[in-house]
Amino acid sequence: MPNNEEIIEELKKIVKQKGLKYTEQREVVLNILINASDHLSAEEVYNQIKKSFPESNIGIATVYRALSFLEEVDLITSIAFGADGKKYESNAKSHHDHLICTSCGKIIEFMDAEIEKRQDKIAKKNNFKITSHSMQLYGICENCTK
Amino acid sequence: MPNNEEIIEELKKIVKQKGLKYTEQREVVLNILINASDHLSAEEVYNQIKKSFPESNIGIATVYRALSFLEEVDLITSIAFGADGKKYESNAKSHHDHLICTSCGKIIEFMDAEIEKRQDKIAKKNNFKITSHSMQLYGICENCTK
DNA sequence: TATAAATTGATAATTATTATCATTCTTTTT
DNA sequence: AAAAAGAATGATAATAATTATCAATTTATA
Repeated sequence: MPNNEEIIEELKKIVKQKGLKYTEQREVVLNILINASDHLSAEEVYNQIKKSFPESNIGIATVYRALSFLEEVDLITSIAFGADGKKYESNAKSHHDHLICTSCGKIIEFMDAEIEKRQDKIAKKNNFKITSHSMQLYGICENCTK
Repeated sequence: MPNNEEIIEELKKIVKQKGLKYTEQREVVLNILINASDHLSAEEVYNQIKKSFPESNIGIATVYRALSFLEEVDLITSIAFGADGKKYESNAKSHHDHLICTSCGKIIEFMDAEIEKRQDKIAKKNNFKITSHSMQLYGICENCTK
Protein backbone atom coordinates (compact mmCIF):
# COMPACT_ATOMS: atom_id res chain seq x y z
CA MET A 1 0.00 0.00 0.00
CA PRO A 2 1.57 3.31 -1.08
CA ASN A 3 2.20 5.99 1.50
CA ASN A 4 0.76 9.46 1.33
CA GLU A 5 3.70 11.08 -0.43
CA GLU A 6 3.68 8.46 -3.14
CA ILE A 7 0.04 9.15 -3.86
CA ILE A 8 0.64 12.88 -4.05
CA GLU A 9 3.52 12.16 -6.42
CA GLU A 10 1.16 10.05 -8.49
CA LEU A 11 -1.24 12.98 -8.65
CA LYS A 12 1.56 15.31 -9.79
CA LYS A 13 2.56 12.84 -12.48
CA ILE A 14 -1.00 12.51 -13.77
CA VAL A 15 -1.55 16.25 -13.83
CA LYS A 16 1.67 16.84 -15.74
CA GLN A 17 1.02 13.99 -18.12
CA LYS A 18 -2.34 15.51 -18.94
CA GLY A 19 -0.83 18.94 -19.53
CA LEU A 20 -2.82 20.44 -16.67
CA LYS A 21 -1.73 22.67 -13.82
CA TYR A 22 -0.93 21.54 -10.34
CA THR A 23 -2.94 23.16 -7.59
CA GLU A 24 -2.97 23.13 -3.83
CA GLN A 25 -6.72 22.57 -3.81
CA ARG A 26 -6.75 19.20 -5.53
CA GLU A 27 -3.91 18.08 -3.32
CA VAL A 28 -5.76 19.11 -0.19
CA VAL A 29 -8.91 17.26 -1.23
CA LEU A 30 -6.93 14.11 -1.95
CA ASN A 31 -5.09 14.53 1.32
CA ILE A 32 -8.30 14.70 3.31
CA LEU A 33 -9.52 11.47 1.72
CA ILE A 34 -6.22 9.68 2.22
CA ASN A 35 -6.35 10.42 5.91
CA ALA A 36 -10.08 9.93 6.36
CA SER A 37 -11.12 6.91 8.35
CA ASP A 38 -14.52 7.09 6.77
CA HIS A 39 -16.24 7.68 3.47
CA LEU A 40 -16.89 11.39 3.04
CA SER A 41 -19.47 13.37 1.10
CA ALA A 42 -18.48 16.48 -0.84
CA GLU A 43 -19.92 18.60 1.94
CA GLU A 44 -17.94 16.69 4.56
CA VAL A 45 -14.71 17.02 2.60
CA TYR A 46 -15.38 20.75 2.35
CA ASN A 47 -15.94 21.10 6.09
CA GLN A 48 -12.88 19.05 6.97
CA ILE A 49 -10.74 21.24 4.76
CA LYS A 50 -12.02 24.38 6.45
CA LYS A 51 -11.17 22.80 9.78
CA SER A 52 -7.83 21.19 8.94
CA PHE A 53 -6.57 23.85 6.55
CA PRO A 54 -8.29 27.05 7.68
CA GLU A 55 -5.82 29.12 5.67
CA SER A 56 -6.96 27.50 2.42
CA ASN A 57 -9.96 29.55 1.33
CA ILE A 58 -11.38 26.78 -0.82
CA GLY A 59 -14.86 26.99 -2.38
CA ILE A 60 -17.43 24.21 -2.44
CA ALA A 61 -17.47 24.21 -6.24
CA THR A 62 -13.76 23.49 -6.30
CA VAL A 63 -14.29 20.58 -3.94
CA TYR A 64 -16.83 19.11 -6.34
CA ARG A 65 -14.49 19.70 -9.26
CA ALA A 66 -11.54 18.12 -7.47
CA LEU A 67 -13.59 15.09 -6.49
CA SER A 68 -14.77 14.53 -10.06
CA PHE A 69 -11.24 14.90 -11.35
CA LEU A 70 -9.71 12.57 -8.80
CA GLU A 71 -12.33 9.95 -9.51
CA GLU A 72 -11.77 10.26 -13.23
CA VAL A 73 -8.07 9.57 -12.86
CA ASP A 74 -8.84 6.73 -10.51
CA LEU A 75 -7.24 8.07 -7.35
CA ILE A 76 -10.52 7.96 -5.46
CA THR A 77 -13.81 6.09 -5.80
CA SER A 78 -17.36 7.14 -5.11
CA ILE A 79 -20.18 5.03 -3.88
CA ALA A 80 -23.73 6.20 -3.36
CA PHE A 81 -26.72 4.63 -1.75
CA GLY A 82 -30.01 5.44 -0.15
CA ALA A 83 -30.81 8.98 0.83
CA ASP A 84 -27.25 9.88 1.76
CA GLY A 85 -25.92 10.74 -1.69
CA LYS A 86 -22.45 10.18 -3.04
CA LYS A 87 -19.50 9.48 -0.78
CA TYR A 88 -15.83 9.20 -1.60
CA GLU A 89 -12.83 7.23 -0.46
CA SER A 90 -9.18 7.10 -1.47
CA ASN A 91 -8.14 4.20 -3.68
CA ALA A 92 -4.88 3.96 -1.81
CA LYS A 93 -6.46 1.85 0.84
CA SER A 94 -6.15 -1.89 0.57
CA HIS A 95 -8.87 -3.49 -1.47
CA HIS A 96 -12.15 -4.19 0.22
CA ASP A 97 -15.86 -4.50 -0.47
CA HIS A 98 -18.77 -2.84 1.29
CA LEU A 99 -21.71 -3.70 3.46
CA ILE A 100 -24.07 -0.73 3.27
CA CYS A 101 -26.99 -0.06 5.58
CA THR A 102 -29.80 1.33 3.46
CA SER A 103 -31.48 2.70 6.56
CA CYS A 104 -28.80 4.77 8.30
CA GLY A 105 -26.09 4.83 5.65
CA LYS A 106 -23.48 3.07 7.74
CA ILE A 107 -20.72 1.39 5.73
CA ILE A 108 -18.76 -1.62 6.87
CA GLU A 109 -15.75 -2.73 4.88
CA PHE A 110 -14.78 -6.33 4.41
CA MET A 111 -12.58 -8.58 2.34
CA ASP A 112 -13.17 -12.23 1.69
CA ALA A 113 -10.49 -14.34 0.05
CA GLU A 114 -12.96 -17.06 -0.81
CA ILE A 115 -15.10 -14.69 -2.86
CA GLU A 116 -12.06 -13.33 -4.64
CA LYS A 117 -11.09 -16.87 -5.53
CA ARG A 118 -14.54 -17.62 -6.95
CA GLN A 119 -14.43 -14.44 -8.96
CA ASP A 120 -11.18 -15.50 -10.58
CA LYS A 121 -12.70 -18.86 -11.38
CA ILE A 122 -15.76 -17.28 -13.02
CA ALA A 123 -13.54 -14.95 -15.01
CA LYS A 124 -11.41 -17.81 -16.21
CA LYS A 125 -14.44 -19.83 -17.24
CA ASN A 126 -15.56 -16.89 -19.38
CA ASN A 127 -12.07 -16.21 -20.68
CA PHE A 128 -12.04 -12.83 -19.01
CA LYS A 129 -8.89 -11.15 -17.77
CA ILE A 130 -10.06 -9.31 -14.65
CA THR A 131 -8.61 -5.90 -13.86
CA SER A 132 -10.83 -4.86 -10.97
CA HIS A 133 -14.14 -5.42 -9.33
CA SER A 134 -16.65 -3.74 -7.08
CA MET A 135 -19.14 -5.34 -4.78
CA GLN A 136 -21.71 -3.94 -2.41
CA LEU A 137 -24.05 -5.76 -0.09
CA TYR A 138 -27.09 -3.70 0.79
CA GLY A 139 -29.18 -4.32 3.86
CA ILE A 140 -30.16 -3.26 7.33
CA CYS A 141 -27.53 -3.02 10.03
CA GLU A 142 -27.82 -4.31 13.57
CA ASN A 143 -28.82 -0.95 15.06
CA CYS A 144 -31.51 -0.21 12.51
CA THR A 145 -33.10 -3.62 12.94
CA LYS A 146 -34.07 -2.84 16.51
CA MET B 1 -40.03 -16.52 -8.38
CA PRO B 2 -43.56 -15.16 -7.84
CA ASN B 3 -45.56 -14.05 -10.86
CA ASN B 4 -46.90 -10.56 -11.33
CA GLU B 5 -50.32 -11.19 -9.87
CA GLU B 6 -48.86 -12.67 -6.74
CA ILE B 7 -46.77 -9.58 -6.19
CA ILE B 8 -49.75 -7.30 -6.69
CA GLU B 9 -51.67 -9.46 -4.20
CA GLU B 10 -48.80 -9.04 -1.79
CA LEU B 11 -49.06 -5.27 -2.19
CA LYS B 12 -52.79 -5.39 -1.49
CA LYS B 13 -52.20 -7.44 1.61
CA ILE B 14 -49.56 -5.05 2.91
CA VAL B 15 -51.70 -1.99 2.30
CA LYS B 16 -54.68 -3.51 4.06
CA GLN B 17 -52.58 -4.77 6.92
CA LYS B 18 -51.27 -1.24 7.44
CA GLY B 19 -54.77 0.25 7.41
CA LEU B 20 -53.96 2.30 4.30
CA LYS B 21 -55.93 2.72 1.09
CA TYR B 22 -55.30 0.87 -2.10
CA THR B 23 -54.56 3.02 -5.12
CA GLU B 24 -54.04 2.47 -8.79
CA GLN B 25 -50.92 4.64 -8.74
CA ARG B 26 -48.86 2.48 -6.41
CA GLU B 27 -49.88 -0.58 -8.37
CA VAL B 28 -48.83 0.99 -11.65
CA VAL B 29 -45.41 1.98 -10.28
CA LEU B 30 -44.83 -1.53 -9.00
CA ASN B 31 -46.04 -2.95 -12.29
CA ILE B 32 -43.55 -0.91 -14.28
CA LEU B 33 -40.69 -2.15 -12.13
CA ILE B 34 -41.83 -5.77 -12.29
CA ASN B 35 -41.77 -5.65 -16.07
CA ALA B 36 -38.66 -3.52 -16.42
CA SER B 37 -35.61 -5.24 -17.84
CA ASP B 38 -33.43 -2.60 -16.27
CA HIS B 39 -33.00 -0.54 -13.14
CA LEU B 40 -35.08 2.62 -13.43
CA SER B 41 -34.79 6.08 -11.89
CA ALA B 42 -37.86 7.89 -10.55
CA GLU B 43 -37.89 10.00 -13.67
CA GLU B 44 -37.72 6.92 -15.90
CA VAL B 45 -40.54 5.23 -14.02
CA TYR B 46 -42.59 8.38 -14.46
CA ASN B 47 -41.96 8.47 -18.22
CA GLN B 48 -42.69 4.79 -18.69
CA ILE B 49 -46.00 5.22 -16.91
CA LYS B 50 -46.96 8.10 -19.16
CA LYS B 51 -46.10 5.91 -22.13
CA SER B 52 -47.56 2.59 -21.00
CA PHE B 53 -50.56 3.98 -19.14
CA PRO B 54 -51.31 7.29 -20.85
CA GLU B 55 -54.76 7.35 -19.28
CA SER B 56 -53.27 7.45 -15.77
CA ASN B 57 -52.62 11.10 -15.10
CA ILE B 58 -49.97 10.42 -12.46
CA GLY B 59 -47.79 13.17 -10.96
CA ILE B 60 -44.06 12.94 -10.39
CA ALA B 61 -44.53 13.51 -6.65
CA THR B 62 -46.73 10.46 -6.47
CA VAL B 63 -44.07 8.41 -8.24
CA TYR B 64 -41.55 9.44 -5.60
CA ARG B 65 -44.04 8.66 -2.86
CA ALA B 66 -44.87 5.27 -4.32
CA LEU B 67 -41.21 4.37 -4.74
CA SER B 68 -40.44 5.28 -1.12
CA PHE B 69 -43.42 3.31 0.06
CA LEU B 70 -42.63 0.23 -2.00
CA GLU B 71 -39.05 0.26 -0.84
CA GLU B 72 -40.13 0.64 2.75
CA VAL B 73 -42.30 -2.46 2.54
CA ASP B 74 -39.51 -4.26 0.73
CA LEU B 75 -41.20 -4.89 -2.60
CA ILE B 76 -38.52 -2.96 -4.46
CA THR B 77 -34.92 -1.96 -3.79
CA SER B 78 -32.97 1.11 -4.69
CA ILE B 79 -29.29 1.22 -5.46
CA ALA B 80 -27.11 4.00 -6.74
CA PHE B 81 -23.60 3.93 -8.03
CA GLY B 82 -21.22 6.03 -10.09
CA ALA B 83 -22.57 9.21 -11.59
CA ASP B 84 -26.12 7.91 -11.85
CA GLY B 85 -28.60 8.74 -9.14
CA LYS B 86 -30.91 6.37 -7.37
CA LYS B 87 -32.41 3.56 -9.38
CA TYR B 88 -35.02 1.01 -8.46
CA GLU B 89 -35.69 -2.61 -9.25
CA SER B 90 -38.38 -5.05 -8.23
CA ASN B 91 -37.34 -7.53 -5.59
CA ALA B 92 -39.22 -10.24 -7.46
CA LYS B 93 -36.60 -10.69 -10.15
CA SER B 94 -33.91 -13.34 -10.01
CA HIS B 95 -30.56 -11.88 -9.19
CA HIS B 96 -27.45 -11.88 -11.29
CA ASP B 97 -24.06 -10.17 -11.41
CA HIS B 98 -22.01 -8.76 -14.26
CA LEU B 99 -18.74 -9.33 -16.04
CA ILE B 100 -17.99 -6.13 -17.93
CA CYS B 101 -15.40 -5.80 -20.68
CA THR B 102 -13.77 -2.40 -20.35
CA SER B 103 -12.53 -2.59 -23.91
CA CYS B 104 -15.63 -3.39 -25.97
CA GLY B 105 -18.36 -2.89 -23.36
CA LYS B 106 -19.65 -6.43 -23.57
CA ILE B 107 -21.61 -7.53 -20.52
CA ILE B 108 -21.93 -11.12 -19.40
CA GLU B 109 -24.37 -11.99 -16.64
CA PHE B 110 -23.62 -14.69 -14.13
CA MET B 111 -24.76 -16.08 -10.82
CA ASP B 112 -22.62 -18.03 -8.43
CA ALA B 113 -24.24 -19.82 -5.52
CA GLU B 114 -20.96 -20.13 -3.69
CA ILE B 115 -20.42 -16.37 -3.65
CA GLU B 116 -23.99 -15.77 -2.51
CA LYS B 117 -23.39 -18.18 0.34
CA ARG B 118 -20.25 -16.35 1.41
CA GLN B 119 -22.07 -13.06 1.25
CA ASP B 120 -24.74 -14.35 3.59
CA LYS B 121 -22.05 -15.53 5.95
CA ILE B 122 -20.35 -12.13 5.96
CA ALA B 123 -23.67 -10.40 6.52
CA LYS B 124 -24.50 -12.66 9.41
CA LYS B 125 -21.12 -12.09 11.00
CA ASN B 126 -21.82 -8.34 10.93
CA ASN B 127 -25.44 -8.70 12.02
CA PHE B 128 -26.66 -7.33 8.73
CA LYS B 129 -29.94 -8.29 7.12
CA ILE B 130 -29.13 -8.26 3.40
CA THR B 131 -31.78 -7.02 1.02
CA SER B 132 -29.76 -6.96 -2.18
CA HIS B 133 -26.30 -6.76 -3.58
CA SER B 134 -24.49 -5.64 -6.65
CA MET B 135 -21.24 -6.94 -8.03
CA GLN B 136 -19.29 -6.13 -11.12
CA LEU B 137 -16.11 -7.72 -12.41
CA TYR B 138 -14.25 -5.47 -14.80
CA GLY B 139 -11.73 -6.80 -17.29
CA ILE B 140 -10.93 -7.71 -20.86
CA CYS B 141 -13.04 -10.27 -22.67
CA GLU B 142 -11.79 -13.11 -24.82
CA ASN B 143 -12.23 -11.31 -28.13
CA CYS B 144 -10.47 -8.16 -27.01
CA THR B 145 -7.49 -10.08 -25.69
CA LYS B 146 -6.58 -11.33 -29.14
C1' DT C 1 9.14 38.45 -16.54
C1' DA C 2 5.45 38.08 -19.94
C1' DT C 3 2.05 35.18 -21.98
C1' DA C 4 -1.42 31.71 -22.51
C1' DA C 5 -4.22 28.71 -20.57
C1' DA C 6 -5.99 26.26 -16.62
C1' DT C 7 -8.12 26.87 -12.18
C1' DT C 8 -10.37 29.16 -8.80
C1' DG C 9 -14.17 31.37 -5.75
C1' DA C 10 -18.53 33.33 -5.75
C1' DT C 11 -22.76 32.71 -7.15
C1' DA C 12 -26.41 31.84 -10.57
C1' DA C 13 -28.68 28.03 -12.67
C1' DT C 14 -30.15 23.53 -12.88
C1' DT C 15 -31.67 19.01 -11.10
C1' DA C 16 -33.47 15.93 -7.91
C1' DT C 17 -36.29 15.30 -4.15
C1' DT C 18 -39.50 16.61 -0.50
C1' DA C 19 -43.24 19.45 1.68
C1' DT C 20 -47.63 21.85 1.34
C1' DC C 21 -52.41 22.05 0.52
C1' DA C 22 -56.85 21.94 -1.57
C1' DT C 23 -59.26 18.33 -3.92
C1' DT C 24 -60.34 13.60 -5.02
C1' DC C 25 -60.67 8.66 -3.88
C1' DT C 26 -61.22 4.58 -0.74
C1' DT C 27 -62.93 2.42 2.86
C1' DT C 28 -66.07 1.85 6.45
C1' DT C 29 -70.26 2.82 8.64
C1' DT C 30 -74.80 3.75 8.55
C1' DA D 1 -76.55 3.36 -1.58
C1' DA D 2 -75.22 7.67 0.73
C1' DA D 3 -72.40 9.88 4.14
C1' DA D 4 -68.38 10.49 6.93
C1' DA D 5 -63.42 10.13 7.87
C1' DG D 6 -59.19 10.30 6.49
C1' DA D 7 -55.59 8.60 3.15
C1' DA D 8 -53.73 9.69 -1.32
C1' DT D 9 -53.31 12.50 -5.14
C1' DG D 10 -51.71 16.27 -8.51
C1' DA D 11 -49.87 20.69 -8.90
C1' DT D 12 -46.55 23.33 -7.40
C1' DA D 13 -43.65 25.68 -3.91
C1' DA D 14 -39.61 24.82 -1.21
C1' DT D 15 -35.34 22.76 -0.30
C1' DA D 16 -31.01 20.33 -1.13
C1' DA D 17 -27.39 18.78 -4.08
C1' DT D 18 -24.70 19.50 -7.95
C1' DT D 19 -23.17 21.90 -12.06
C1' DA D 20 -22.39 25.99 -15.09
C1' DT D 21 -20.86 30.72 -15.67
C1' DC D 22 -17.49 34.21 -15.51
C1' DA D 23 -14.21 37.56 -13.99
C1' DA D 24 -10.02 37.27 -11.42
C1' DT D 25 -6.04 34.57 -10.06
C1' DT D 26 -2.53 31.21 -10.44
C1' DT D 27 0.58 28.01 -12.85
C1' DA D 28 3.73 26.43 -16.38
C1' DT D 29 6.53 27.62 -20.01
C1' DA D 30 8.89 30.37 -23.22
